[in-house]
Amino acid sequence: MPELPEVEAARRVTAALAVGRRIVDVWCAEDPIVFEGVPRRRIVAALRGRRVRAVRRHGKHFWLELDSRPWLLVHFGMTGGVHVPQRPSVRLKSSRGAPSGWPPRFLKLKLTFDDGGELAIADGRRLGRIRLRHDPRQEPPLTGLGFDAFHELPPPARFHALLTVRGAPIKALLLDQSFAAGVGNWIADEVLYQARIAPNRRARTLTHQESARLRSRIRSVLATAVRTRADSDRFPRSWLFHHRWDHDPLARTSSGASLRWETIGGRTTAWAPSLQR
DNA sequence: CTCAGTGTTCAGTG
DNA sequence: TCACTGAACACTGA
Repeated sequence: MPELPEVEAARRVTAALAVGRRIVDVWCAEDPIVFEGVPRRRIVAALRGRRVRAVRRHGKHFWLELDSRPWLLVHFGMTGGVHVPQRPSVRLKSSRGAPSGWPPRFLKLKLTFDDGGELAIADGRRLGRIRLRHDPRQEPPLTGLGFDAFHELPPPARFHALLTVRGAPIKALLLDQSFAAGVGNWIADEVLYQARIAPNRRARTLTHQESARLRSRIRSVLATAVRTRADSDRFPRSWLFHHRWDHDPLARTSSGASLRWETIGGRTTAWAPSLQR
């Protein structure tokens, strides 16, 4: 379930395992979609023998800073994730119930480090991308991204100004990665629910009060989701999150509001019309 | 068998 | 040209 919190959790797992270590072995799938046509030998050549200096994230992308370039840039798409042997780590909601074996199903890349540690990246539906970049922050696709929704949330006045020059429904704007990088479908719904703003409101109609509320909810939802390592069982029971998945027409939020599902911004949107204006 | 899906891209529209 | 919309992408699993 790779929105910003899941990618941050993956970043931390990767960093704990890899930073300071040397990559001694690489297994790479032959997959022209996920690797965008880059032959496996070039991936292997870029990684084998390198030492990992750091693991960084912006929005839903993360990358390994190596002791020589190019570096490894990863995006999980809808179903990608990192896996480590044995202990369950960052897992996808779509893999609920399925035992995560080792090596994981749909394996795309596996790194072995000089201390014996192993890290796998898998992606069942192949909408993820694994790329080599000389300087990720200075090249596409990162150059097309807006502020990181967790680390770079603009101050209230600036946030309001950014919102109110846009005519799209606020839900669609929140999903736009060139506006705020890292917000995905459930987080957009969650922050709008908590801020009591209807998802179909045009961004430019938001008042200062509403944009301030929205901003603070983006901050708090992301902080909580990151703190729990994106473990949704530990999200507060008051969150819309726990009610949005089964499209039960009788579903009620913790405050008793009934829910509605409709397509806004091209995605299924769950919201509470009686609470969100 | 059908269809939704936590994401991004791109063609088409106004 | 710009902002925005919706289909397409690829595949699994319900």
